[in-house]
Amino acid sequence: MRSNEIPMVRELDLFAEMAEANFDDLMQVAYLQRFPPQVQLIAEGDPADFLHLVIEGGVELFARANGRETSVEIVRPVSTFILAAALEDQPFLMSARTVANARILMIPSKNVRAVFARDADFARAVVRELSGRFRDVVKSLKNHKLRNAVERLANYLLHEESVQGSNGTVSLGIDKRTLAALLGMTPENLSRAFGTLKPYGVETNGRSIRLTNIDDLRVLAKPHPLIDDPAS
Amino acid sequence: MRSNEIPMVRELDLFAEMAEANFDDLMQVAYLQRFPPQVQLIAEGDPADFLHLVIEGGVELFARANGRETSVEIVRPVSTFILAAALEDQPFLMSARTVANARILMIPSKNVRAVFARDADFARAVVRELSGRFRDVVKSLKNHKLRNAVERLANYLLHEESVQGSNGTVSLGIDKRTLAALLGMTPENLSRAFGTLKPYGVETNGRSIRLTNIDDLRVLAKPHPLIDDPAS
DNA sequence: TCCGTCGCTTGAATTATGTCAAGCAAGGGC
DNA sequence: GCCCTTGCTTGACATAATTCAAGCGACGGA
Repeated sequence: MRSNEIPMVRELDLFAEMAEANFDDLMQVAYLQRFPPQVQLIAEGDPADFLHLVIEGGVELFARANGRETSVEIVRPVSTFILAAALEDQPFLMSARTVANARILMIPSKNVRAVFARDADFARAVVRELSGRFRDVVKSLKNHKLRNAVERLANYLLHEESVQGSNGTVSLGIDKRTLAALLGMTPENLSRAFGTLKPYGVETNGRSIRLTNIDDLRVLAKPHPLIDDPAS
Repeated sequence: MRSNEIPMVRELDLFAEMAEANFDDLMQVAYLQRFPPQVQLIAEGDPADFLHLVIEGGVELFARANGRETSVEIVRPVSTFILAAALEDQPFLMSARTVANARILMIPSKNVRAVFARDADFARAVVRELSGRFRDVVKSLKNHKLRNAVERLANYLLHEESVQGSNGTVSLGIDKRTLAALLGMTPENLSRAFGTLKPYGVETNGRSIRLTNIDDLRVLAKPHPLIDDPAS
């Protein structure tokens, strides 16, 4: 790992408060790997031997059943994934693949558990992280059960626009096929949903989107703090 | 709380390993309340001042948006709910109402957090519980994104049959309207889904269901360990 | 440059699901 | 016993979403 990247990891909520010695322990057994796009890192059902952190690029968490496939989440730098499985030494519920050139930091699960046991600050942070992730999934479930496809797309765009600097543009960091899976619909239906949103000022140009009428879009989307706000 | 019930709470995974003194502390500030059916205990958005435990009866966690309403989970004795919100002092993401005569134990969140800070065994158990809940919600999300309504119902019935003793019968502990919300469909659609499953040996009689052809039902449902197994 | 691939879009048809309205059976209150 | 409410079912229809097939445009390799 490059020397300027250790501080980035250290600044993560999960690691910021822990004792220096324990952090160093984790970093010493961790190793960093580089992957091209579309490489599958883990498969659902595999044992969770490592806690993963996305340092650069992005990772798609997805799952298969019945011959169907869906995306659950896109993990962006710098953050962790599959913390729950790693802590409990259980099989992954989701597969993971890179969505771009990516660098992934892997920390053996047993070391994470060991530090958890002896560092109360880290334990506190683990609970904070886990609770946050739990709440994220609950929000996603509500999103899917309470909204139709067009509403999910509209809210996704509003959310991204806000995260990406509120300048009226959104850059999808993923292809539309993946976005469709993330939003729980087919690629064809995503195309049509974009068409439906055109009168609400949604202009698409490949992976970059312009929102020229956010007020109207918001009226249609009806964003809800307990589904869309990252903080709550 | 009746004297024979404290041990039941003590035996919960969440409390089993902690120091006696800390458990006693929690029980002393806890209080037990009795509620009739269909009483709303908490509303989404409210601050999470108490950790709740279902001692008797059942609690439905549900959420509203856009004028729609959906169920997320039915919590049965003896287990906790809204642990994540209570630990992080955040607003509830879901509302809760009783589905039967119920007795609920409420422990002030700040006491839970205090004991978490000083009892490592309890902290460990909290993480185990949180991880388990996280995985449950991920499974539910996969269930909804990868299956259609009939498949969700079929898998629900198979799962309940197995939990309830594998004797070919299922007793829905909730009305069909609530079951429909839990499975993410309308009551009308649930009725039709039961109709669709009739050729697969699903006989309904009010709230009690008989499964007379579990093999065929399983072929249709295609249960998946990483969605349906409680253990994994 | 040409040609193929790939990602995306579009159209037409089908299926899944929701909505609205009516009906029916069981149970409680009177 | 009667009536009303409640929970559920059924039918007819409307909307949402998927599927299958074709087409389009950008890009890269030969």
